[in-house]
Amino acid sequence: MITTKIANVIKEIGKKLNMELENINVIESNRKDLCDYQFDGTFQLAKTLHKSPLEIGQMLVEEIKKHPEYSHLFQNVEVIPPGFLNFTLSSEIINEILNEMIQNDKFGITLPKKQKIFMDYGGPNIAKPLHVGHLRSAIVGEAIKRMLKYLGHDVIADVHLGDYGLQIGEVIYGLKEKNISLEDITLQDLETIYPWMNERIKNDEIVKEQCAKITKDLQEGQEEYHAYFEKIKKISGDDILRIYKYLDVSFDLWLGESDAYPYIEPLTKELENKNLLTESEGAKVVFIAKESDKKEMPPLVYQKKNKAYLYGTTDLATIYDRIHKYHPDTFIYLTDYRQKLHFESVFRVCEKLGYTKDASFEHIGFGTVNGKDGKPFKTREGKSPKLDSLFEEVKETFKKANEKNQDMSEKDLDILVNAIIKFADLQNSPEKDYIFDITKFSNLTGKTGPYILYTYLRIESILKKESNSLKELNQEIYDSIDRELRLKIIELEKTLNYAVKMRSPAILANFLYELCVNMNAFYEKNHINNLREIEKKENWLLLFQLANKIVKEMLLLLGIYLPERM
RNA sequence: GUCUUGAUAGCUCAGCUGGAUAGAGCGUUAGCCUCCGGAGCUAAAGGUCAAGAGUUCGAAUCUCUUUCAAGACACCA
Repeated sequence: MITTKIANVIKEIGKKLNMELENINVIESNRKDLCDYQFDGTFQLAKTLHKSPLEIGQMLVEEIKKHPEYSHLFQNVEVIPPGFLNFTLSSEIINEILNEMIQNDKFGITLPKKQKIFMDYGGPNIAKPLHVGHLRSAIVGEAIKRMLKYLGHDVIADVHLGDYGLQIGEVIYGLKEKNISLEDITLQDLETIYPWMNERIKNDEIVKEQCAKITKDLQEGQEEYHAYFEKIKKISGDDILRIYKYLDVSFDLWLGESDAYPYIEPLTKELENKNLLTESEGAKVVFIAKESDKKEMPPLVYQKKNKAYLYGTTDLATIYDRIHKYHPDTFIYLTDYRQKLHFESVFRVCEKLGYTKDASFEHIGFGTVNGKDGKPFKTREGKSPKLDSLFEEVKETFKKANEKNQDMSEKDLDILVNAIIKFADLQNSPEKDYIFDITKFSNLTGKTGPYILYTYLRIESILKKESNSLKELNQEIYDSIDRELRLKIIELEKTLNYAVKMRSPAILANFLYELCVNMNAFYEKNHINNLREIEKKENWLLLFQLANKIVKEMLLLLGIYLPERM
């Protein structure tokens, strides 16, 4: 990376001048009119060296200019009061980096040490159909998975269906009360029964107890309930699968809470052997409070008074299974942030079990998708928009936006719908709530999916008109827009690494948008196809080939594909 | 009550591992089609970064206090 290269030069100089430079942080300039990269360490050094930052900067610059690599790396290095060190890159080094990106797989990005990562996202509840609230976990999770895989990690994704908790007991109770026989259950029934039952058990303790009993009996293998459970899982699962397929969200494991059941027994033994299970108020719990805690930390309830198990139990049993079967280095969970405390509890039990010695556990909590009033959609009121209608509406909006869109193939339209929804979603920080507004997804201009796709297609159409045999860029940069584009491209590695580190596809999405802005500005000002200067033309074509390849591969990481035409 | 998040342009949001002049999109205003696809491009207007204090050479970013909002707090998930 170029920042590392600059940092290394500074480090060498620092040693030579006996300056104590630790953690040299070279950053992208925030004054692009002055330089490309900057180093602000002179301010920290001022104290220990008893010199002004400006003086220190001058000393550094003087030595940097003597460095054997100087003219190779830089066009200019200067210090500007009160002591900023400003670096302007040479065309030579910029093109050297670009050539490496052109010639190497994955743009020559240095891959990190390979990790085995277990990802748990999606997490749909089989008692109810998917709605807009489920969009984020699927989209963000899928993008994180793809980014991790791109960097060479071994990722195992599990959908982890919510399929064995009280909600199933509720639905079975409701189905039986309404005399809906096993064969006749429809998706429609599930859609209405869950919200209805949920509302009932709030006010009716007796019904709630009966639902809990059904849940417990189901967990213990009662045959009739199990048949219901299988049927519900099939109906709901098919629908979930259909939606995920549309969004191109996929999982290596299609398991759920119920699949963790066989591991509860060995896990219980392990907990008992380590003296971690305690009887409390009739339930079996694991105490997890620490002396250092500032807040109250309730114990994790492992088994209810009525002997039924809870989601903490199944989560732990799932971890037990994964640890023994796959030995992952990292566990990543994506859920609603309201489950933060739950996962903290689960991870604390893991710590007590000694699991955290070999694996790290991360919980990424994302915000709620709210209605226009800023309040979460309530599933039990059945009011949250269904994903199907969202897809349909976005598609209609897009078709209406332009006459030629009506001739687009169904496949391309679906690609567009995906691009619009995903890009709109990925722009927001995952951990914040956001207001769901269909008009947000109707916007097709500006910072949107279609803008990115449009840019790509326009560049493609320029590239298609020419044949280019050039394999390597020369050392020239032809104008300022050209230079900006090249500088943006070389930021890819840093950006992707940062996005993965922060588990934030939004960072990548934003980079992609900025790259497209640069590309747009470029082809608006510089025409390529009718260019007479052959060398310039070939270099620009090669540059655009690289840029478009980046757009294509990075879009893929976000789960966005490219249409034939639009 | 305790704890956790959050508050940035009219709207929706970036920026938060401290740096120079606060960034987009939408909306508003003014330009740009003899030339590779105008879902585009070039500009302008729009900000006491909730308020106050502190740390620092330097704070939207770190710390504390206050206000407002959302959320969690053992047998739901």
